[in-house]
Amino acid sequence: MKQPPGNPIGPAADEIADPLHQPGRSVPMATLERLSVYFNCLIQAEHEGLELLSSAGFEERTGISAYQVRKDLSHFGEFGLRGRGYSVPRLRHTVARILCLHEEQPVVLAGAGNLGAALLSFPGWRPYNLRIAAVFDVDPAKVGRTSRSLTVQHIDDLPETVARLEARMGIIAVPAEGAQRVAASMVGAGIRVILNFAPIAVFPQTGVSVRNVCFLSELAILSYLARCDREDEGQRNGGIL
Amino acid sequence: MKQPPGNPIGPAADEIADPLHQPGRSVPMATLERLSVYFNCLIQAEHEGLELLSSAGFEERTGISAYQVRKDLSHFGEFGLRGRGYSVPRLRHTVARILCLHEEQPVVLAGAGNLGAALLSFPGWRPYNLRIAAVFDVDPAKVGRTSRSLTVQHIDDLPETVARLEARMGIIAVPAEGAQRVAASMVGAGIRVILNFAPIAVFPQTGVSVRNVCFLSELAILSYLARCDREDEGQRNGGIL
DNA sequence: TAGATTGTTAATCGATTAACAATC
DNA sequence: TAGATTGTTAATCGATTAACAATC
Repeated sequence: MKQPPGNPIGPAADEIADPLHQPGRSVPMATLERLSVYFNCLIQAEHEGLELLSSAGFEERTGISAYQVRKDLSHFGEFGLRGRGYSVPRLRHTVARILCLHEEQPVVLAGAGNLGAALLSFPGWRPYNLRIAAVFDVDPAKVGRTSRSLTVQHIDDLPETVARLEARMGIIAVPAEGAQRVAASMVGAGIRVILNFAPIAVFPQTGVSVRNVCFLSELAILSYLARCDREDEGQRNGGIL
Repeated sequence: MKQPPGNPIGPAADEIADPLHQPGRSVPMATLERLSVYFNCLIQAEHEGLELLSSAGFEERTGISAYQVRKDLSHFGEFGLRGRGYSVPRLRHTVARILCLHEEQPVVLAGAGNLGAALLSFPGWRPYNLRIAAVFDVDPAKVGRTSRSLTVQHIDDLPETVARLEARMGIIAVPAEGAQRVAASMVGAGIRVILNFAPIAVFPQTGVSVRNVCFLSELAILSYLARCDREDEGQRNGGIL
């Protein structure tokens, strides 16, 4: 394996090399998407009390080939135990660090409608160390209401609150009309990445990443796959994540 | 261009060749995912009253390269007007047919919680011709309640209702614990494709397609991309859709 | 040790980009 | 016609699969 940059002789790193600094090349998005699948899988496995999981074990649980699993992980370092597999708790911890989920991060949420409520009440946030730290809406009927110990603030307060929280992650769960403006406001306030549920693609400034989630697009893809005249093709698991 | 299979001489197809039967090779998933982006874009453009849109225009609006747009569409036929671009209404119609969104399809929804409510109240279903035709839950407190002229049925009624509606598409919006059982029930009842929001990957039988949507995974990816030590890489729009 | 499984290099495959002839 | 833009073929690029030496 390549030496980590700098300090090529120093004390032998028998601990896992700091995975925050991936050596050399930048990581393909496909690898990153699968990494989040592995993380999910590891959370499950840890729940079950599993100590070790081999790349073949990952394949069984995720449908992603053992080759692929090993290749993906090798982007970040060597985490396996040859002849045995991967230590579930340790790899879970390592992947959390790679994904920067090892310490709590505040997330701000724009939109206090049904979707916002669904996100707030979602179980399973815990292992991700992400916490919705503020909720915003324009609707005067919603502003000021409290649920889950969060009071809905007016969207105009977003910049100030984002700055105070030093939040870097935002979720947009407002109707299409408002999305672009909310996005601009978030970016202006220092938000670096946005998860957008509004049914309109949000185009960020450079340096800001956006992922658009559109369930209607997902259904459109599935609609294609459901077409009667397709009894060929063993496409088992069409989707990622 | 390749002749469509059969009838190689017949009346010159000056109408669009039936796009339901893609010629030759099977369509890459990446192409299919982008196709749903084009569809979205066309709906928008039609809304704006745009008559023509060139592949360069698509690039501007979606971030997907003009090359890619033309290549993707060429999987299904020739829909453009050389020297002019694509007719927005006609291409919208054609893509709807490719995706099998040209006639109304019933969708069944398992889970009448916040997420279910968000899906039901989502605006923008119209152009997709998809209609949630039945809602199910296990919670006795929810069963029997009516919203948007749909009465929540007990999940045990799912098989019968799916059969009656001849539904082929299902959405799972129940907690993780229930997901696998609901999926099995859906598949047993004849559902062919499933959109799964439960935070656990559902593994289908052969012939059934599943797409798992997990917003926590999306946030995990974004968390990685937000890492302070990444001011390199001009990854503008990380996500698809 | 023998058996197992990793990490990595090489081979294959497929998708994206580029270029251009066809044609409106 | 000239200008524009498609559809498609060729070139490039990157990702997946395979194979295997390293090693626990």
